[in-house]
Amino acid sequence: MERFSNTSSLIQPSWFARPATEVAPDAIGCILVRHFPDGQIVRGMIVEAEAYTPDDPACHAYRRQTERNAVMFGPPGRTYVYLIYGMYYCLNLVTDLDTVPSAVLIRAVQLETIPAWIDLAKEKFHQVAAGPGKLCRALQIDRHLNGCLLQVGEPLWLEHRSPEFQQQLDAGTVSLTQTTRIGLTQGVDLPWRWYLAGCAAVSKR
DNA sequence: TGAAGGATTTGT
DNA sequence: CAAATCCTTCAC
Repeated sequence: MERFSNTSSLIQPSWFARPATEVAPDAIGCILVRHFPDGQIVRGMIVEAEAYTPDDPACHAYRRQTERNAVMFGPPGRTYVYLIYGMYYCLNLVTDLDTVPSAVLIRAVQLETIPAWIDLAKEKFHQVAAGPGKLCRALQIDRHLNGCLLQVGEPLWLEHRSPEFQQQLDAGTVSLTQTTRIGLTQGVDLPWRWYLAGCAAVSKR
């Protein structure tokens, strides 16, 4: 375990036990860690996220519990991964208390290193994980990772913002922008999307 | 059991 | 702006 992450930087399940609208902005700047079976690790900073809550018509759990959204109804600190448009996966972090179905959609990350399977000739490096479908493709996240515990040694976990990033936020050197969410047909006016202002790795549209 | 449509991305 | 592509949900 020690070789993956020091204990102070790992984000614990209790950190997710808040409304998604609180977790989403706090997730910006945190590090998403992808851990592969062969031991390889790919890290990226979260630069864009959206919140989905129980009384939100755009939330997959808005109507009722189903086989697909079941993990959202469980305890916080797990992944919710689903297939969209038959060809892309989206990664969510399950938030809020047990039985309160809500999640944070990770829309973009800025990779620290580019995995070997990415063809950089086809795309600028900062765009590789700019978009919810693209980041899952880049980090090889699919339905097998649905319901995973976000814990060291598992396929995915999160680490807190670096002290340097937090200082930049506090000093106003960097800032977050809050806007409406993207690609929805319901709940279009809720301003529950946050991203790192001026970041080239944020998704388009 | 079938049809409609989606928290996307890409190319025309 | 439409295609790609398939799973989930809801209606019958």
